[in-house]
Amino acid sequence: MERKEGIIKMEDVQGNPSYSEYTVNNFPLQSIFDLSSREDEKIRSLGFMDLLGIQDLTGSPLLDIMVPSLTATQAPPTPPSKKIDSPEATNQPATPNFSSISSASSEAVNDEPVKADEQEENQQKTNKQLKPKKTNQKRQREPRFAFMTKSEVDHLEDGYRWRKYGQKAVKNSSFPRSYYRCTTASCNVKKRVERCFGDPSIVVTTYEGQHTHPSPIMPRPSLGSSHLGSPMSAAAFGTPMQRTPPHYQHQHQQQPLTNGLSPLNFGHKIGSINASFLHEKRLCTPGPSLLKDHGLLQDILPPHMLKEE
DNA sequence: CGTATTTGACCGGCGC
DNA sequence: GCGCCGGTCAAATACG
Repeated sequence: MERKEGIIKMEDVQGNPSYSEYTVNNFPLQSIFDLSSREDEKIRSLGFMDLLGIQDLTGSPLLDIMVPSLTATQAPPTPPSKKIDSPEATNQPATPNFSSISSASSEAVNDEPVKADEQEENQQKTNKQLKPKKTNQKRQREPRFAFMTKSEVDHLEDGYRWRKYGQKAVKNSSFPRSYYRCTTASCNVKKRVERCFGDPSIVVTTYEGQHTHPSPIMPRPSLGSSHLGSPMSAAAFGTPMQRTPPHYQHQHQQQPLTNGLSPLNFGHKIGSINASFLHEKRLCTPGPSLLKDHGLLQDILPPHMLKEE
């Protein structure tokens, strides 16, 4: 499968200098990945590594393999004095990893997962054949989590099987956005993949929904011990890095900017321990109306940053 | 031949 | 009301 690396054509950064700045130069990941507004301000002031419990990660073979330089040089320095004591932050569930870097979209405010949706859809499908999504309310969305990965390939191996169902050109970007859906029946997780127009080497992946099943791809035995100390080990559900076949790594050199954290774990955990966290996030996030049309940007940039531009 | 991808069309939401 | 845009569908195509 050919990658569309040929289209890499650094179009003008379209008035989003700060975007590339943030993602490439400064790398305040906590800012990028946490798009919830108020809370993310708190988190942002907290050291990213603190939130991540980075000691575990740095010791992880994952990082040794994938992001040796990243962890060392590009990880945002921990703010010296600023510490937060917000309940959410200190309460970061067993997986500090994702909580801090992933971003929960405020779009998803439906507490009931899929059931209601499915029922409605089934019901409406009888009426019309073509996507009868019309309900009393707006179309409800699943929680979304955006993260960025430095990778040559658009579609990262993450342990789950995805089927591409669409691709669209992105406004203000020369790179298309691809839409994937989990191939597992009854699993309605979707993800969007697009390249950062500021830095084509960065892939922005946005997951929507939660997996209702474990990763279909079994972890490599050799990596079984790589998660020591990590309550929600990546090995449990599969990370882009771990799932990545060795040849893949060599060829494409994936560099997860998320410091080796996979939102997939996150997504899968949503139903369990992270549920409360997500809920908190949602409660603390502004309504979608506050987020203007920034496309995926709104998933990865805190609202205040968007406003500033 | 079954499965995955491509791609143009379609739909709904939203701003003007 | 109209047009733009993001997201999805589904037929056609490619691939193993």
